[in-house]
Amino acid sequence: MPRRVVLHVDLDYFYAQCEENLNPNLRGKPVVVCVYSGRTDDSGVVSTCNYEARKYGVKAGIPIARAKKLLGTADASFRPTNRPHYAEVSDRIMETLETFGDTFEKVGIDEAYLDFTSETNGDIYRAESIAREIKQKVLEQEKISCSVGVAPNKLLAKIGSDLNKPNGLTVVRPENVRLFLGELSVDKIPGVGKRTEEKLDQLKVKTIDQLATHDVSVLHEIFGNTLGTYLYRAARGEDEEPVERREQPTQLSRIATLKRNTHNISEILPLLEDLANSAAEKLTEKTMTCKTVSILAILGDLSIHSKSRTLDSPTSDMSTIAQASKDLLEQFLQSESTATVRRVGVKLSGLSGRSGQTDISKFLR
DNA sequence: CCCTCGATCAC
DNA sequence: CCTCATATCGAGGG
Repeated sequence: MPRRVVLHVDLDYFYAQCEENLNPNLRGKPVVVCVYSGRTDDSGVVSTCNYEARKYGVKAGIPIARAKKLLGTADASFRPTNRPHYAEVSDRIMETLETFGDTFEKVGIDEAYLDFTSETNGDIYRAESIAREIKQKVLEQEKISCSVGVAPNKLLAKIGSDLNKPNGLTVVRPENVRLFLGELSVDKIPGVGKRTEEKLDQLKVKTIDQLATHDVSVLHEIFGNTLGTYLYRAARGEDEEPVERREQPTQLSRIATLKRNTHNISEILPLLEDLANSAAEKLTEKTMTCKTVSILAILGDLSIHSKSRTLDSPTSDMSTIAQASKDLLEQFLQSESTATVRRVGVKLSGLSGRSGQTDISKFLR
């Protein structure tokens, strides 16, 4: 049985790189791709930016207004997201990636795992040269650079691809795992975000080496069984998760920002209905049904609330979904009489394919 | 075992 | 000042 060889491919600053390709004279200057919320001219956040913009401290998630301040007088370009375009580019790249490796797993618009175990018979150096081939092919085909991690499992491949960005290639050999992980900060572990990092910090755990010294029962106590076990194993570079083709998503959601905060249902309803209709339309496109309808409300204080209802029978019917959304919003506003709503969303979950149409993949995309 | 809801992550 | 979308976990109730 050869040792597993897994690749993780991460497309570099993907949205901003797509924008550079659409408009080559943007290259060399800061490019900031923004999600505008429509409240005021500059309201919204940065989705992605290129590395020129990062030099100024701009990064994903910060308010657009702050990015503008950081960039000062620099000749920067602020562009709205053009998701459909990025999805097209992504689809073509994913098609190419899929031709390499035995198993392919797309994770979001700009990431994928590939299993190379049988291709390489467990030889990680062969995998490394295939990784170079992949990088070159994607660059030639779509003018998109990417960063790749090659490792004995998904966890290490993902940490690896993140380590030398952009245009990186990181190979983690099984005998080097300790050395590779040791000094890294715990937040390099996928799944360790702000909250988990804070808790670890309280335990005086900053590096993966330090995490590895804690016994699993302590981690269970603090993080619960699942996350505790995950952290314990991750600190040792252990991960058995298979590279598996992803099936259809099991939920689908739409969210938007209101022009102004309000508790008045008639001010929210038109937007909510649009969201419900758009979500239902997408559901129908995919020839799927949903079992549960939820609404999401983000209030003036940015607290997040949800209400959900499981339907008597799965549906894709637009008016059923819209009505359920409306009922849930009414319920919510009654339960929270002082709430002022900033953003609303609709989520459809418990998705499944309609009977008699098990294989719909060839009609999609 | 199912439902509802909040929390977390990461895009 | 603070977007959008997906997945997963755990608690609490039934």
